[in-house]
Amino acid sequence: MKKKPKIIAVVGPTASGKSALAEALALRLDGEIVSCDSMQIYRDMDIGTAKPTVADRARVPYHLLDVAEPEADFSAVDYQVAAETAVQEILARGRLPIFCGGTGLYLDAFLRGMPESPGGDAALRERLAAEAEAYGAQHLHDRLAAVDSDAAAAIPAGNLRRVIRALEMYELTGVTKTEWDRRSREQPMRYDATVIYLTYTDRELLYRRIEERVDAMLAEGLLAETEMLAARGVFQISHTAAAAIGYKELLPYLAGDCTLSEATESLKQATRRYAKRQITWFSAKAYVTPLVMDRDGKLRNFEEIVNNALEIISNPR
RNA sequence: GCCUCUGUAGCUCAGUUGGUAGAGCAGAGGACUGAAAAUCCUCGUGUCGUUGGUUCGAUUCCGACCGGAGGCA
Repeated sequence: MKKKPKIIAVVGPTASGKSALAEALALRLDGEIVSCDSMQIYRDMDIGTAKPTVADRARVPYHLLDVAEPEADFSAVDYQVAAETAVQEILARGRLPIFCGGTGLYLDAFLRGMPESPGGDAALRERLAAEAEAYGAQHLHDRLAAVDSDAAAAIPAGNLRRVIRALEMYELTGVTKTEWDRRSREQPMRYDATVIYLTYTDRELLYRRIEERVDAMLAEGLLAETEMLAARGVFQISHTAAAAIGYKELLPYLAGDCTLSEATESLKQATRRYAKRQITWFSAKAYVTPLVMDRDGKLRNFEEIVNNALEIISNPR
């Protein structure tokens, strides 16, 4: 049996320090960085997504930044396909792919692959949403229960989006979501991945870093970036880019409906909540190796963290 | 100074015709397989301002006091 190619991934909540660590690892291990971030995918969304700068990209090659226009929609499978290509190119150069980002679903999609299940069908989704609107979310959930009781049991009726997705999969293929998931789970992992998960023992410290980052983004011109994207109509056209934290919270201020400090506070709050969801996601993953970033309420020495990461890489579990 | 209203969960407030109380927001925990920075689920004991009185029993009624808001010559 052929040996699986080795890859590294650095994951964790926003503002946990992924980028700096990934860069340090890339420099020491002759690596190239593959962004694993659902929003850095988009061109012209730079400040709000904390995208690596031109200077960053001059030090280490980056992939999967700026690969879509903000007006376009992008999905986990689009990511999987693009990441696969990037990784093959990096491996062909004899270098090490280092994933870096906080979009857990995208990393899962890449590691696992989900090639055959049906793609999203906008018209069908709209039809199903209209049905829920007319007859209630429970009605749609009942319909799902009739064809795929396992999925219905796992998805609350209130989670319309996932109820719709499950129905969509069945209506498009005649095969239930439960069955699609089972097939997907059977796929062998295609890579020998070491996934380093950055954690904080002191949640307050992470939250403080988040707040500092938000303030820095505003100082760098986040408002102007938001105005530019709004003028392009991005927030009306796109489903995915419009969901980015950082822009939608500033729109009420730009419309004159709240003060800048209120908008800033809601932006910080949204980011904290997002970080918590990322923590929940990664904490539940069996494939991660945690790396603690702080001690006594302070960030640990960076060299020490890099050395820990190198140890994890050379002695994978 | 007098009168009226008001003081209940971190915040904004309901409520108990007297049997020690519950929503929204905030916060916390969790789920997640083609929108994921999305979407969703679960979690509410707090000297009911303080202190006397009435009562079997008071956060609820009465008095005083202390905050807060408004009004009056």
